[in-house]
Amino acid sequence: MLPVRNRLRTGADFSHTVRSGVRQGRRNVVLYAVLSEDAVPSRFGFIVSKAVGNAVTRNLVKRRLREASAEALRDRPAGIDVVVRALPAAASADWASLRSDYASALRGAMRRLTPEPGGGTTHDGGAQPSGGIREDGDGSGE
RNA sequence: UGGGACAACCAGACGGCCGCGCGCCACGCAAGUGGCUCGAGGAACGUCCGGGCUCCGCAGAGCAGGGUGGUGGGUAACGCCCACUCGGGGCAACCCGCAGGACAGUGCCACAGAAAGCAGACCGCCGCCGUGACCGCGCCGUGAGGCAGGGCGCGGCGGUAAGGGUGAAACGGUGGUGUAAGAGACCACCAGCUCCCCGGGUGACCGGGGAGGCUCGGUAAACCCCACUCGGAGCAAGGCCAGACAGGGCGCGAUCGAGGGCUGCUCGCCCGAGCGCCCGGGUAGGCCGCUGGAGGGCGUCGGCAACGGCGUCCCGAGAUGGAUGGCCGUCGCUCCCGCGCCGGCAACGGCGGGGGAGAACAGAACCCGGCGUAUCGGUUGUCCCAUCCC
RNA sequence: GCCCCAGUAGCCCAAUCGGCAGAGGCAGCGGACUUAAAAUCCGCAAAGUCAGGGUUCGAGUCCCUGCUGGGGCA
Repeated sequence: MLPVRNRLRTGADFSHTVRSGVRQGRRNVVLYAVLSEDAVPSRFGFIVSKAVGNAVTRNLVKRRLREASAEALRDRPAGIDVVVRALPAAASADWASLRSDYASALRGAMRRLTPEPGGGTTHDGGAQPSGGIREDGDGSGE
């Protein structure tokens, strides 16, 4: 359901995606995504900690996330790296809600990675951390 | 019919769409594409034991240390399993037991109690002596009184352990003889110990008979003693390939030997020119080991059994951010709530059909054999007890 | 994979060689002092020792099994 070439394999790939990627949180999952080369196949990785449950439920959660990633792979066969962290609520979630959480988190991440569909401004380095908040911390006088 | 005991087995079935991993085949220069086979468990779990395998120079002796603990067998081995013995529980089927030694030694037994372990004696009981007051039915005396006697109190000496609130446990139990009072001092029965003989059993032990002294506390999951047994580390073992980097300081050393191999100590044997600490720097890849084995099914023979021999058939996982799945449909199982029909006075039972809910514990990571623990339920077999009918 | 340690009041922690079943501190409650509070002083309550089983007359302590948490090495 997810071939080996579409999986994140090394710790370096994981830490790069989690640290420099955009983040989208939902009830069941937290999704990190980063743009990669257009020619390289898209890759997915999962983080399911012991807080989710025992080995059986962790495996079930990982399989469902892989299935959802396989659906996402049809839309984007190349160009992104995604890491999905499962939250403890994912252990008791059913398949429909887990899939909708995954899909909406991925849509939100893709909106932030591709700035304007018609804008045409192609500044590189997607996923700049949002520096705008730091700007206006100075004016509050009162 | 109801209740119970034990053993073995299963862990929903079938189908559809889309997928994943190892291997094989075909095509392709290659990336890859297509097809086929196989693809989690009874506990895969916990890691409480035992082995295989690999390395440490195949590992020696003593001490220390650890483990086991009825007997016999099974096994590669075990702390596991089977059978038997003993003890305990149950009417029974059956179940439970870390089941050697307390005359090898040491320690402990709080509180209570006279006394907690080897015998002794606080109270008590009994005898004798002394003494104090009292009684005075005997004798002497006219009488006062004296003598003998009696019980009581006190003191001393001695006998005894039958009785004594206690306590988990009190120096055999019951009855009798006996005695100044008592006591296995003696007698009968019973419980228990040691020794001997006979019979059965490989053995633990069992059955029968006799003798002795008359009785000896518990605790070894307290130290300990006895018997048997144990080298260390673990697939991140171990090996190969590729790749990266940058050294410096201090200390001890080179047959006067640092440091190692053997968990600890001593001896012994061996390797031996580097080793230890600190600061700084680099790596986190691939391949082998890696799945065919104390393997499983069936049959037969030996054995009470665990198990073993032989024959025949079969191949049933090998991931590495970690495959073995996601979704749907039908049928079956369990429970609950209505409906209809039949039997019955009724409780209720049977059949048909509808709706809803549930389906556990849990995921291989070098591989096996056990143990322990978790688990919604279901199937089959054997046996025991009670009741009813023939 | 291998090994070790711990679990006692709400919290932190004592308890000799097994012996009346459990000390202390912080926090809590009540009282005193104060106009009131803080500090101080006095008093009270709060546990049955992680769970189950065993040895023993008797277990927080000894033994076995399990649970939870923490740590170390490769």
